[in-house]
Amino acid sequence: MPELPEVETIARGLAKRVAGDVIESVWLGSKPEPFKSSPSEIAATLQSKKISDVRRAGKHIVFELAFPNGSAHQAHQWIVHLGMTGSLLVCPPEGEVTKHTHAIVKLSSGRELRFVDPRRFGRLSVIENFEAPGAEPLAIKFEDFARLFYGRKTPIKSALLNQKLLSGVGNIYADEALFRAGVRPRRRVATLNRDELRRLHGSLKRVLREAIQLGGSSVSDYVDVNGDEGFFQLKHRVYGREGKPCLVCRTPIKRVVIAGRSSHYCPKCQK
DNA sequence: ACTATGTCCTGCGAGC
DNA sequence: TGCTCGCAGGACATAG
Repeated sequence: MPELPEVETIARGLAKRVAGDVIESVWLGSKPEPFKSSPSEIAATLQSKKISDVRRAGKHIVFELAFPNGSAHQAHQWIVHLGMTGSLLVCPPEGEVTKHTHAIVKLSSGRELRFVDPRRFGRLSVIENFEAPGAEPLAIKFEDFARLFYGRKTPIKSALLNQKLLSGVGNIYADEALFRAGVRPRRRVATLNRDELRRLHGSLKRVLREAIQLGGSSVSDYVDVNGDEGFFQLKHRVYGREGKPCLVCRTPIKRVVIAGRSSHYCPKCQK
């Protein structure tokens, strides 16, 4: 499931491969539409625009669009959210169009950008000035991080997943950051002391940076723009390891459900 | 203003 | 072997 490191990997791959390219035509398929903006608005906005840059904002991929005639002002952004199983692939046009392909963007270089999403939780939209709702986890300073959680009663796991607080953290990296910080996922936010918050702030950044370096975690269907898998799943210490021995103390890893999400932790290492 | 829970969607794997 | 069933979860709606 694409979270911040996977989306970052995809955005970097796209920036490398399609930045500077011009959109020649747009095909949008599917009956119940996985689109936040109307298909006609998306197609009209993308048509004949140059992709000047591709970047990540939270879990969103942001395509910066420009007028190919060199007009200085920005001409909207194309926003792609991959949901759980969405992928953006750069394909040669003769490549077979697989099941669950919901959008095909033809580029003037001859390549195609395809949005494929079996579970259809992904969303496409166009907007003028996109801003992710929450703070950027890799940039946030400790004092701002601590302030996000001030006075909240919800479990820390839920707070980490709340995109209005932090933009980009999902189930895997929330569990991994909490393990590295030695904090149990069920702990109520307001009960975390300053030292615990400091450890969490640091471990979250470290785990996200390390995952980006390894190209993200390939569990479920995640692949990058070239169809390659990431390697951070090999570094998971708790996620998906229920019943297996903790890599630090050998205690079996526990799994509980918090906010409808499976949450993994070591009952000895995490307090 | 928060917090908690249900819903969407499809593929896959466990279990019989 | 072949079937059914339940689970996976990001974001949003709705209820409390």
